[in-house]
Amino acid sequence: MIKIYNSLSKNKETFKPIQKGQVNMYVCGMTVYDLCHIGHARVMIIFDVVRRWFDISGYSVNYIRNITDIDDKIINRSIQNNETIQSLTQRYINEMNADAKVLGVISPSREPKATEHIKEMISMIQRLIEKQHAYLAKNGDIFYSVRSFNEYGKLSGKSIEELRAGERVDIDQNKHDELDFVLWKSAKLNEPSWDSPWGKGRPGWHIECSAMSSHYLGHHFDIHGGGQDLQFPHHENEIAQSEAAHECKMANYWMHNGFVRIDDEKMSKSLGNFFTIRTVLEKFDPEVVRFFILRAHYRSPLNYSDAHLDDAKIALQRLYVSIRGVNIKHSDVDWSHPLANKFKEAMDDDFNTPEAISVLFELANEINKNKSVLLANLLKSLAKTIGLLERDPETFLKGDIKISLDIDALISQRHEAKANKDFKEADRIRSLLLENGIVLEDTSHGTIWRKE
RNA sequence: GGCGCGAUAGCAAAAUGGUUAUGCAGCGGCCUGCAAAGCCGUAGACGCCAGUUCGAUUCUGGCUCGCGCCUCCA
Repeated sequence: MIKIYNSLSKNKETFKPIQKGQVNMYVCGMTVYDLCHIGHARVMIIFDVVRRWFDISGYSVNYIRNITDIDDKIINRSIQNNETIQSLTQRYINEMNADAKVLGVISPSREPKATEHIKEMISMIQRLIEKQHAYLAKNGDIFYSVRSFNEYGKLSGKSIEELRAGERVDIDQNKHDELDFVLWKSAKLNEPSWDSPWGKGRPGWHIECSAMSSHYLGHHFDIHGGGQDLQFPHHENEIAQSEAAHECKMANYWMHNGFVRIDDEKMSKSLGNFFTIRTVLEKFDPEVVRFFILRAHYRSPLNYSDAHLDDAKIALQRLYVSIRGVNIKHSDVDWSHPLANKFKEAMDDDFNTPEAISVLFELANEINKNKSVLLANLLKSLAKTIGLLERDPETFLKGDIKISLDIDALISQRHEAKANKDFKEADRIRSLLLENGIVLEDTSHGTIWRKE
């Protein structure tokens, strides 16, 4: 039994699929006008783990993560770059996929683009107009009438009376009500546009997710996820659109992951305090990044710093060291083992990866004591369920280190020096290697090395 | 101004109404020529004040501090 903290009810609930054995999940993905940062990595990795865990738990998972490829920021960036929107967005989609891949993120079932679903958006907007949840304003924009949906605010816990629209951003005078939000923007000069019953224009931000989720998953589906910053207004507006148009509940469970922070402040594009995945990967192994992210619970804030990544790196090394040299066969998890069960209980409890990872360390400790192949297999197979320890330990521990020294030759020189009791020379060689980032370990089977 | 979240040992981070989280760092051993890795042992914690309870880090209330949302944002 999997339990999920549902943002809608603010409670942990037992997951019950709409269709037996099936999970339909929609996650809000990226707006593709720049490289992804660590906050984006967190979303991708967390929902990757969620989908993996449902998969392992015997569900068939249909996982949709959209791509927003039309919006103000994209238009502005394309003008700034003197680059077509098509070329800009495709470039960043490629970059995003490259980042996802090295981070061990399995591709979603589908990654639909907003621009490929304009038709669905238009028909949904038409429906909202017919049902009098939306109206055509005098400037040609279509707005959603927030007060027409009496459950507005149920996700974010906000009440219409308490919202302070216009406090910091000027209110569009075309709106009938200051809380209304745009569904369709009439075309402006030199902006991309599509034909619609209301003339040329382009969609507002929120409508794409309502249109695409219902197109791929139906009006009513199991899980809708995304970053905490999307809870309001984006997800609240999605609910308003979808539920008003379809007259049924949109999603049963809403999952929101916490922010990545820098010095206790939210990492965000607008604050400019973000690190791109690309930058971080210059210094750290992608699996270290993944491990770092999964070592905190997905709903907690996660402070980013190099020191924390270093810490994660050392911890992950410990796991790899424990299975190094053990003859590992690829095997399925033996769920009858008590530690496997402990791992499962942690994961079933709202995807508690920190607790699950602590079980991996318990296993590592046992393996270090008795070199049990059985337990090494268990460790590796359990870690694999959350996308960790999938590489050969040697590959991870040695890395793609580039030095001009002949490591093996130096090791045998040192071996000879040791045999001659020339410890000064032996230590000189060891220091030389260490200066180059190579750590030696003398084992009963000879000397092995790893990168620092 | 409204709404919400959080405060755990030197750092990071979970669980839990009474019993070892876990990783790093520390201390003492073992191993080693010395290290490294590993093993064993050990110390160290639940922001403050009340209340409920036989017993609270865990539940309730208040306070303090931090963060987030109310605006584009994962």
